[in-house]
Formats: sequence, structure tokens, C-alpha cells
Amino acid sequence: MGGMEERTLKSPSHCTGTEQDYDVRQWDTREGCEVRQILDRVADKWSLLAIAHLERQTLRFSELRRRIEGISQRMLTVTLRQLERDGLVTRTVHPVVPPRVEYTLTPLGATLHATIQALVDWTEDHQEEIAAARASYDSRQDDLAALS
Amino acid sequence: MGGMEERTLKSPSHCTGTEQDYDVRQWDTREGCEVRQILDRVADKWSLLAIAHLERQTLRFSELRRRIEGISQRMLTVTLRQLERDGLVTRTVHPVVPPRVEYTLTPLGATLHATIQALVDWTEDHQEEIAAARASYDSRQDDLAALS
DNA sequence: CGGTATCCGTTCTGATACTG
DNA sequence: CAGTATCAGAACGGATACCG
Repeated sequence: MGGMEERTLKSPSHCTGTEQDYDVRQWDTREGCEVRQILDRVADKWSLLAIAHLERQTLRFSELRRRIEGISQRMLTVTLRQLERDGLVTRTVHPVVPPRVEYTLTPLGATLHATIQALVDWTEDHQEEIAAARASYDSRQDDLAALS
Repeated sequence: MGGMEERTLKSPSHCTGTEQDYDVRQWDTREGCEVRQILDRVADKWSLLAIAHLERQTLRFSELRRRIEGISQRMLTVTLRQLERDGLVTRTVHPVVPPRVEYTLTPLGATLHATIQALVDWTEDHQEEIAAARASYDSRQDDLAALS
């Protein structure tokens, strides 16, 4: 999703500008819109998983890596750094050898967890409907293609 | 995010496989996991916006395009096709000239709207905290860099 | 109007190698 | 252990041109 090189904090507030007549207007695409930017981060695949796994427990880097199956070391590092920067995760380095680095949700991160869980729950609850819809759509497409 | 060329429906169910001892296990990264795949789609930037704008109203292609500022014609088409395939959006073609194509949320899509809105609301509610966290993190980084 | 097809630069991501 | 650095391939996404 969005890059991470922007450090433009031009319009920190609600992106009100050219008014439109819908309640979705606060979070559309305008340049410098904070909400959209944060949403991109928060709706990110790996971020979602990391936050979910950190619920109510502190985990080490390698523990997280094992739990989030399929994530590369690089992506886990990048994701955790972003979450740390956003104040959603705390990173604690214990000055021992070998190094021990622990990650925890901040209170802010904890509040996000519930919301994320709702999205995950929705997905679980409706996965069969979606799979069915896809199968149906695909077979219709196949039928159309067969007419050629 | 995820590509759209996979039509593998190998494990349509809950991704239970190599068991792990956490409640997040149902939606991790294993190959063929439906939940993760759907989540990627649903958490997509443009999908979110499209669904949000379609709440309680039918919109034409061009209307959607105007409302979702910054989306290209191609991305809108791609997004709407995905949502249609997933059974979240209905596409109705009126056989008139010039063509008139209308999009509506399906009942399934409507149930997703509430969840998405919760995520958006969270983002709006906490955007200042996040902006502050970022600023704080960045200045700390700058301080560190200054020591070189 | 509502697309589709194509080209192409940008971003993302995984693999690999190396380090304190 | 917990990274960082680098590189290459894949995916994303915009611009453009064309069509029913």
C-alpha cells in the first residue's frame, strides 16, 4: 500500500476542503489527508496480523515471526517499525547477549485491536458466502468464454 | 495486495492444519487460507472507499469515479469487478445508449459497511494521537542521526 | 458512457548475505 | 537473536489509446 517515505504533516486535521454532500468526505483521497494515510497503514495485511498476535501478550521478534506464518524477517521488521512509529506498539530492547527485543501493544494499539478483530470476525463469518459468490461469478465467466 | 489470478479453492474452510495454541490461528498465512485472502481484498484501499460511498445508494460508474477522488478509471473498474465477484456489489447494465451501469451494495456488502465504518471511525478518533506519536518518533530518530 | 488493452514507472516484498 | 543492506522479481497503479 502507501509508501512510508512521506513525512508531510501538512493538513493534520480532518481533510475538509472542497465540500461534497456525503459523510464519507472526511476520509477520501485528497493529498495530505491523514485519515487515508493512517487507514492504509492500519488496514495493512501484516499490521493486522501483528496487532492481532500481540493481544494481551508481549512477544519477542522471533516469536512473532514464527506465529505470523509466511512473513519474512524484513517485512516483520518494517511492519513493527511502522507500528512503533505510529504509537501502536512498544519496542523494548534488553541489553543482554544474545539480544532480546520484546514487543507489546500500547494502550492505543489495544483500542485498535477490537476494531480489527471485528473485521476479522466478519471475514470468518462470511467466508463461505464469499467463496460461493466467487465460484458462481467464475462459472458465469467461464460460460461466457465458452461461447467464443 | 494479493493478486487476483488465484482460483485455488483448496482449503475453503477455516485453515485448520498444523495447530498452534492461539485463537488467531484461524486466519494466518497458510497457503490457500481463505480468510487471509478475503481480508486482503476487504482491507484494500479502493475497496474500502467504494463500499463506503455505496452505502444506501446506487451509483453509476462515473458518479463513483467523481466521488472517489484520485482513483483512475482502471482501478475503479478493477475494484468494482473484485467486489462484484466477491458478492459485495451488484452491477446492473441498462441496455440503453449511452450505456448506463449502476452499482449497489448487496446485503452482504451492506453488513461489511458497518465493520469498515468502525475502522474508519477509529482512525478518525485517533489520528491526532498517531500524528503525535509519529512526530515524537521522528524527532527521536533525528536526534540519533545528529550524533553521527 | 463505461469500459478494455497496453505500456511502463513505482512500490512492495522475498531471498540472500552480512553484523553487533 | 535481531536485526541491516542489497538486489531482483512481482504486483500495483497511472497514463494513454481505442471500442461498443
